[in-house]
Amino acid sequence: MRLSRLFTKTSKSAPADAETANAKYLIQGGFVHQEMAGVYSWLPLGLRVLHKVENIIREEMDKLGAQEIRMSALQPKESWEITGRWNSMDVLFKVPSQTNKEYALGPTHEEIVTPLVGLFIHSYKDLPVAVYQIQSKFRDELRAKSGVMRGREFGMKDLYSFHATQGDLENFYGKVMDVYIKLFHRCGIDTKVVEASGGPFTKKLSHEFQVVSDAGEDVIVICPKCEVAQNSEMFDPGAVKKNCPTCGSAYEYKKGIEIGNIFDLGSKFADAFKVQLMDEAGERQTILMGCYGIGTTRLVGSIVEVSHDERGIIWPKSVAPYAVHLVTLKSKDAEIQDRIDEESEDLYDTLIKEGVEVLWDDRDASPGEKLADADLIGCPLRILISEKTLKEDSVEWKFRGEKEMRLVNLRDVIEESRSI
RNA sequence: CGGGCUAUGGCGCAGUUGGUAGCGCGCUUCGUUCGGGACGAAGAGGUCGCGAGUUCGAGUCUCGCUAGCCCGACCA
Repeated sequence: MRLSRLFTKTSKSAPADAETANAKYLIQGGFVHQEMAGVYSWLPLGLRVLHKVENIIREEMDKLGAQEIRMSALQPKESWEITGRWNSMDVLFKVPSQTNKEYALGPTHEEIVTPLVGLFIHSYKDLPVAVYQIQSKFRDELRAKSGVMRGREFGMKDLYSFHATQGDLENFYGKVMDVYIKLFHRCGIDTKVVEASGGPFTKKLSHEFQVVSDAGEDVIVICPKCEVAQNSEMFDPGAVKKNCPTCGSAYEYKKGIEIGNIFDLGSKFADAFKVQLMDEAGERQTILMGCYGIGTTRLVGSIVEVSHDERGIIWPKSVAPYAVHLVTLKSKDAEIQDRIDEESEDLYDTLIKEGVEVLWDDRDASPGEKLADADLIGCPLRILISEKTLKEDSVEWKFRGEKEMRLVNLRDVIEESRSI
């Protein structure tokens, strides 16, 4: 992509009311645009990042054997009445229609997925089944905040699993836990697995995946030795423990961003929708369900929170909008300028042919502006061509997360780029 | 939903005791620049969030509303 053609622009000043790093840099860099409190449009650079995150999740879900579907965002009121959540879920957006009907705007999809899967599942032989989707969810939060972290419309992956036995469910639940840790790691994020209360939702198993960050809303309790963590909401305020019961170490209290949450739903939803199956003995059996969510847009925000400096974002390679930010600096010497143009264009074309994702700053802008934008946008590798570097028949090679730069000979650039 | 702050050009801001709106960035044109957000010159761009009220006169004062941000509560 040529930066001169990218319709979004970076901004020299961040929005005054952006306090969190994710809001500041995502907006300043032109990754997202805020439409309303808690509602964002995703622009070309931001959407590329979001797609990469989604594709990592997709790969891991597929490896788990889950099947991707896409469910409706508009949902029938009747289904929400069946589970009793039409009135009990306060964040539910209720959408009126011209015909005096009302719809729910999906904050989650149990009400859709349960009867949907039930339509096709009749025998224990059909199980287990796992389906997932990645799409927008809507929650009428009383207070949207912290940029992309808590929105009223946001991206989410949700996975639902269906099992004939508790043992099978727990086995799958454990697998998802491992996959989640791996998947977040692939996105450049370390998570703490935290035991959580399922709230009014379920009294059974529930775990959260927390990113330790001051931008977080939750307080998690971590034992530094055994790596055991709990959400502080689990603690009865009158009975806060100071030390880990297992090893005696003093607990650490840290703020965390919840980017994933998994639940053992039991038979709650299957019962509500009367989804049953025939077991080996020819008896009707209840189906057990698990659900496993990841906030995709929040995950992008979390990456920014844990990976930035005072100049901008430092994207992990796996989710960066482009792998390479190619910067061309001008020369006052016309002859040298011709060579700079030629080598830049050539390098840009060749890198693309090699399958390298390149953002080329071909603008007629000052060096300062170009370098500042490269830092703000935060692609992992900056390749710079200028009069100086061409004197050495080289380009400057600098990784966003590192201070040092080095020269790479023009004829070695392609070879070197294979290793990024 | 309670409390607080804010609302002036695309963005960031100033605007005094009320007198009819200005700066920086960005944008357009021309010229000079070119390794950490260059400079000069000439331009374009604003019903001052919305609605009432007070006043000869309101960006400025009063009331109402709306929106955004922050704290809290809430967060299947």
